[in-house]
Amino acid sequence: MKTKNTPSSPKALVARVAGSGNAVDSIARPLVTVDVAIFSIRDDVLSVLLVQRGQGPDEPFPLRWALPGGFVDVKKDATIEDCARRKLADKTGVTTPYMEQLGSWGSAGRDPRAWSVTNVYFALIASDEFCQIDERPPQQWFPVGEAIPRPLAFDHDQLLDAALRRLRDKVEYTVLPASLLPREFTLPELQHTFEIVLNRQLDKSAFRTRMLSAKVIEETGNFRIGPRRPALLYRLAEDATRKLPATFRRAD
Amino acid sequence: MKTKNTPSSPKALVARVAGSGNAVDSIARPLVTVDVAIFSIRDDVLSVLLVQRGQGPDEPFPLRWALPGGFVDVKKDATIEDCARRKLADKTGVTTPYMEQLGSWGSAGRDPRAWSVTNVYFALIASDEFCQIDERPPQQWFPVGEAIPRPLAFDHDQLLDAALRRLRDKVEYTVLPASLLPREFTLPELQHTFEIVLNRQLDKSAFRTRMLSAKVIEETGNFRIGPRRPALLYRLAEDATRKLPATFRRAD
DNA sequence: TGAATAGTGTCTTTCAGACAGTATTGG
DNA sequence: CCAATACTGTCTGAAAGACACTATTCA
Repeated sequence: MKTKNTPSSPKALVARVAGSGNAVDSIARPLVTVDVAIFSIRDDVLSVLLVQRGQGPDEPFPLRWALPGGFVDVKKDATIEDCARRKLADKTGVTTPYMEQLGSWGSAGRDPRAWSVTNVYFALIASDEFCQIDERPPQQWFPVGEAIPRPLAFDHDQLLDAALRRLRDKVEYTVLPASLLPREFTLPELQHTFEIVLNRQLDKSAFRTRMLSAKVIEETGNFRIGPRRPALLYRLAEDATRKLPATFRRAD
Repeated sequence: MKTKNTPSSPKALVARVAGSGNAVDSIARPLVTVDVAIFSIRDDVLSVLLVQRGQGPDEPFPLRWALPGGFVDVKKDATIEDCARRKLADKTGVTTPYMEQLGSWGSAGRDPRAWSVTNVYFALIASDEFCQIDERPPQQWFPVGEAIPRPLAFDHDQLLDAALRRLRDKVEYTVLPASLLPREFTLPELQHTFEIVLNRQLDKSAFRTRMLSAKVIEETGNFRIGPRRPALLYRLAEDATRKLPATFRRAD
């Protein structure tokens, strides 16, 4: 585990001085970062928030677009999840969205500056909240699909693809898309959100039965008043992470 | 993103000297490790491989049991997955088991020595291969459940629980348990493995239909010869990661 | 009252589970 | 033939999808 440098070699010596003198200080440490794939629905299209990188002298991937993220700050952040929430709040001002970890990617080559590991999170924010989000450069929403300005910086093409796969997977057996809506929503709105993410039409009756029997949402008692018949408003239930009773029946 | 240390502060200065002088070198880096939750079936019980920690002067959690793992070696390892495979091969000699990433855990407090991030992998190895695995101390298989010598070192209780949850989740909709068997196996053997992991009996007929219609396994044409009627041998199909057509029907 | 959207009832199809049946081996 | 295990056929009940139906609002 320890490097082969003897204590008298310059590198090991310096590394020792830098820390408290324990064995762990003689080990070369990778860079540790966090990146966040933030999705929302914008103009009825699933979109992701990207940030354009600067073009300083030491800047890798100048002017390329990337998922928002940055180095873990061992002074500020208690956990990597805190770090992800900090990045998210910095970019969007939203502090309590749906967020889960996607995984970590680490290799010698993914960052030209050094061996680095990134811890990737996946966030959904309500479409009524992104309106308040600054979109002035270098930050911008991109509809997923052809519009993504690939190639992204680092290995972010790969990270974004993994995030999309996770979202589309989980739509099949969870109420995840509800987190793309305001806290209160109608069943037709929820169905519409599912249809956008799944990219196919769903049957109204089957959808309602499925959602209500799973008890993942509950009535608020309020109504959405519109130009036509008002619709009951629902919110996510306590245990909204519960799996739905079955997947949407697959086509043959 | 950069630390608040001025270039003249001792710590920043030393850190600069240690590296190439780029901006990234002035950032305090967390420790980066990899841990692997290795499962196998031993005497018809799902078991996990644990390693007992030493008791040197700087050793955290002396004599506690832990998931096998260790520091990423930026010289040896091209990726964190390579690192996990290296740890796995070191411990078991098995080089091509089922392996997937579970996620990463990072916080200020999880390692008393420093802010650290661990990248956790999840491995299944065939029960005919673990026989060849050294079990002399400090390495030992433990049946999951009461027999686990908790509390484990670091936050490994939490990591192990997450690994078990992942396994039990995926049993519901993938052929994962086939990776706990030799490369060729019979359908009754596969069913038995599912039953061990799920901890409940399954119906033979439904199980067979489910596995065969999903095309996740294929006949080898060979038979397992035993004391009674021979059974057809199967192997995992090319696309064995495909989801099964439905979950086992849940109880009411 | 009509248009539009919200929500329900009912029939059909599909498929997992129960369980009894048949098949194939060694002794 | 018997015991034991491998494998199959048939029925049933549960639930998803199709789709027509009713309900409630505004104009």
